Amino acid sequence: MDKLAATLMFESLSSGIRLDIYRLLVKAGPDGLVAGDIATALALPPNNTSFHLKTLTQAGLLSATQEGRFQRYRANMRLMTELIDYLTAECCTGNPDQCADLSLPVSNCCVSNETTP
Amino acid sequence: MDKLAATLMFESLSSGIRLDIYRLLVKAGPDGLVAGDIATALALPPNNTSFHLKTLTQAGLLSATQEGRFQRYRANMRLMTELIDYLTAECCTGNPDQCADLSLPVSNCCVSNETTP
DNA sequence: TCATTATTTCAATAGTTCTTGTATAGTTGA
DNA sequence: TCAACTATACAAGAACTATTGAAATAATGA
Repeated sequence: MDKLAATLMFESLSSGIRLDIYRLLVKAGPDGLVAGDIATALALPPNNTSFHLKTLTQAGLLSATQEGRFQRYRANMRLMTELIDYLTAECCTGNPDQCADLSLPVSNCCVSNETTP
Repeated sequence: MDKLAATLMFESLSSGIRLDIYRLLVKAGPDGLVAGDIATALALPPNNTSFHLKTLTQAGLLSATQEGRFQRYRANMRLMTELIDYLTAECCTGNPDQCADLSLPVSNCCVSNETTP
């Protein structure tokens, strides 16, 4: 994870529409969704949906595969974890005690399926 | 964590300069840094530094406290963990097996001080 | 008080992004 | 082959963001 890749990912997620798309695909899991279903689910015009899907894909947050005339998109969860790792790298260097109370809740994913309050 | 807050945070981190500032402050830990030190460390003009610090603070990623004529900034780590939680909420709903191999590396923070490869 | 230092604010400009409409490419099935 | 469907590409205009220089605010110390 380098700085350029990280800024690309953040820029991608800085749009409400793209954030909706990404979270929809995280929720959809490994099966992903085809472009038309995404557009329908979020009530977006197809060309605008395509625009945002392209942005997310170029940032690496989504992967796309062709299925006949459909285009299936999936969230790249692994890249997300790398981004998080990049952000928190060298956290409190030399002073682990000082931020030990953070109790990072991230690993809730796939441990509990309840949404956090 | 609502959508507006999340997009604000992502928008803040989508600039290379602001990403540098944030990571510098994560590394600095609870002591934070004053604005001038941040500008010096990143070789930025003071007014531009102020511009980006304001953006990060408005997004909630930084907190600012006055110290005489200095302004001290600190990273808000807890908000970051909330953002991550928001992103991965309902991950693979109903299919926990399918993404169980993610082995989220986030909790590296404050467990190991080594930078990840 | 007055000069100095630290930081922020404001205005102007250049560059970028988002949305919409239109057109195009590729796939499917009759 | 032809028509219908899925999805993307392109262009134009409005709206937004980043950078810079100049000025303002506020605290410190001689």
